[in-house]
Amino acid sequence: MRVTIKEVAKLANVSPSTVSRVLTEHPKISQATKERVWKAMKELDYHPNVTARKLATNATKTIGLVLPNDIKLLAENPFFIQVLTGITSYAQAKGYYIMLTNAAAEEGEIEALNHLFRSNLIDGVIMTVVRENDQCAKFLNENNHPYVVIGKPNDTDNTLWVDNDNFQAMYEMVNYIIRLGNQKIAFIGGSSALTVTKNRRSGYEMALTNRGIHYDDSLVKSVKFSEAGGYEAAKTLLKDNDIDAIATTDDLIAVGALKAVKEANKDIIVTGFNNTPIGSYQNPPIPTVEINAVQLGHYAARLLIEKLTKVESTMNSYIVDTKLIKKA
Amino acid sequence: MRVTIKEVAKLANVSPSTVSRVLTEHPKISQATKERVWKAMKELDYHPNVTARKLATNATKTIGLVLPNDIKLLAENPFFIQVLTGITSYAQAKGYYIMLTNAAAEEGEIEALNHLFRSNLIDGVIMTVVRENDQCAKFLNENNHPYVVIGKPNDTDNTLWVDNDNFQAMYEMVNYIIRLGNQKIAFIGGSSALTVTKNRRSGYEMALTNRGIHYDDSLVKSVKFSEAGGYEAAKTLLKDNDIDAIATTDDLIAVGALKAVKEANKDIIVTGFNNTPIGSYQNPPIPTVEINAVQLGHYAARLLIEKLTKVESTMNSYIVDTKLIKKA
DNA sequence: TTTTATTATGCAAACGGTTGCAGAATGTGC
DNA sequence: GCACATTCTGCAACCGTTTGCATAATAAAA
Repeated sequence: MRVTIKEVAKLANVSPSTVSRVLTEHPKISQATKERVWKAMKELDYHPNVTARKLATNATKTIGLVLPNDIKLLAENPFFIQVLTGITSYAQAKGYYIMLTNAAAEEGEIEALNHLFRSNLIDGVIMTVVRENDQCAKFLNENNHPYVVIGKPNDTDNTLWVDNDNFQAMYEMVNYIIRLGNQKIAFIGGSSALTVTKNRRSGYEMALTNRGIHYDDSLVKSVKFSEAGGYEAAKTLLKDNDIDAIATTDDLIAVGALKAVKEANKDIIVTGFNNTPIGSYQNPPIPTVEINAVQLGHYAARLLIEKLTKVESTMNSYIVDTKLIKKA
Repeated sequence: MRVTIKEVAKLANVSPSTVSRVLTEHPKISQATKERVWKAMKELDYHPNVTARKLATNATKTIGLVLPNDIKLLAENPFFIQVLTGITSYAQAKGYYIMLTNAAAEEGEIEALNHLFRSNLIDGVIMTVVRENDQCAKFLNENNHPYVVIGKPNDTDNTLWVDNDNFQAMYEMVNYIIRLGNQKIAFIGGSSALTVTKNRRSGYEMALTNRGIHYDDSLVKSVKFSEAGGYEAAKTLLKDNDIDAIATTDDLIAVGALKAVKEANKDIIVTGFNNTPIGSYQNPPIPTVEINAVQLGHYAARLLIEKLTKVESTMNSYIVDTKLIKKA
């Protein structure tokens, strides 16, 4: 049989409401009563029924988490599990719970979100993937559901977000490549619909421009996020151009590109992003960018919880620093 | 304002209890009433308040998931996110929710579990890691909390579990090594406290014995689950013995061992386990075992949900097949 | 038509907390 | 000793469902 607030009340010789007030740290409960109640709670090993509390307060203290449906993406990229760990540990420390969903498709995602909110299962949600013109974000906005996205959205008004400094990271990487004596630098990015790709491409362009190097659109490729994508794009680039280096937006793409470079028997530097295990086993090693995904998760949870608890926070975004890993 | 069962009842001209019964598919509600209620629900876009339902039914329809606290382990191993995906998709399809926790340490884990159960947050839990003599399992047993473990426990009585066929997989792998013409085969496993290591070692031993090869304890090493662990163990093995092959319990360990082999300038076959991305980028390629982690998650969720819904299932475990990946 | 069995619905009490309001208990000033 | 402010606690309603029991409505039997 469950121990309820009533048992505790009886043992401590107070009313249930008093026990509840001790629980919620109501200011005007006398020290003596508090101690009596605490003692009773300990004696009975009382744990409040969170479900009942949720119903009474109309706050679930739960954060929803939507994982992308693409299992390969998830499995090959430590990013998600790191973000997830960051979120969970922060949220837990603040007394929030995490509810997990994975969606079948984008429409499925909206449906899932709608269900979670409308059924009173979550107070807010953290989205791990943003698309250009994201329907989910639109849905959340329209229905006034609190959310945080990981990855800077195009429209930053009224949106809470956290991100790496993608622009800056790629800017530094390309600068590094230039300092090594390279001029004709190609760029292979993932889907150009993703904001993350756009930002990294901008960093690439800015680095070139600032060093007086002409930006050439034909050196910029947008591919499927995979090894094969990198391989094909690099092959094309190598055939038509006499390039010195290839900057990519992910280690996986870089691995593919490096394969093409080796096959072409060229000695061209290829750089990656995200400092993945796969990347670090390449030969020659792939310079890359280390991102702090755990930190991203932390800040995402923090922004959301601050919003939910109406703490006035002037912040509506966090940018997490990256680190250039030169290897070699 | 939330739409509640009362609004629906009013609009459909029935009592709240009838609406509830339509919702829970009570057998004796007339077709006509059902349809009137459905129409009203649709018209008001009604979503039942799951929290209230939880309170009334005393069932949370929620499964807890405890992730190991070691973030490196999590990030380097696609295993966990795959299991997690498998669990989530199955559970979702069955109308169950997933609540995530990560624990600071083993004691922290017990505390976390206790809280989740005692606070009525979850109905059951899936453990992704089993230790020899696991305190968590003990706790769950003693308190009669439903759970499923991933990885075969030593004491299989009264325990629900799913696992790869680790014994069989290693048995086949070692057989494969022998067929390639090797006789003196070493074994490097992770912590010998883990059941998974024990099972794989047994498969190794059985394969040798069945082929009439003497089992030599000095060729069996137990190391920390890491590249460095594999490297050190292989170094020792190579120095003292004239071995033909090394079978390991994980690609990560295999990668380390392979490094030592190359440094020693030997041509010795090294095999891994788990078919990780890292492993597949080695040269020479590492034969490995592909495990179906998503499937493991599926079955884990299934066992737990069957237990929770008291479906009589003669099954109290599932063994998921593995696949030998020979490479080369 | 009346009685009886059957089916469909409503009433009201749970589930275990929270919280506005009222009032008891205590302390302060005269 | 009394009026008054202040601090603390209890009463009871409420959060949105489910469900045992009673009863109304309908059908079947007499």
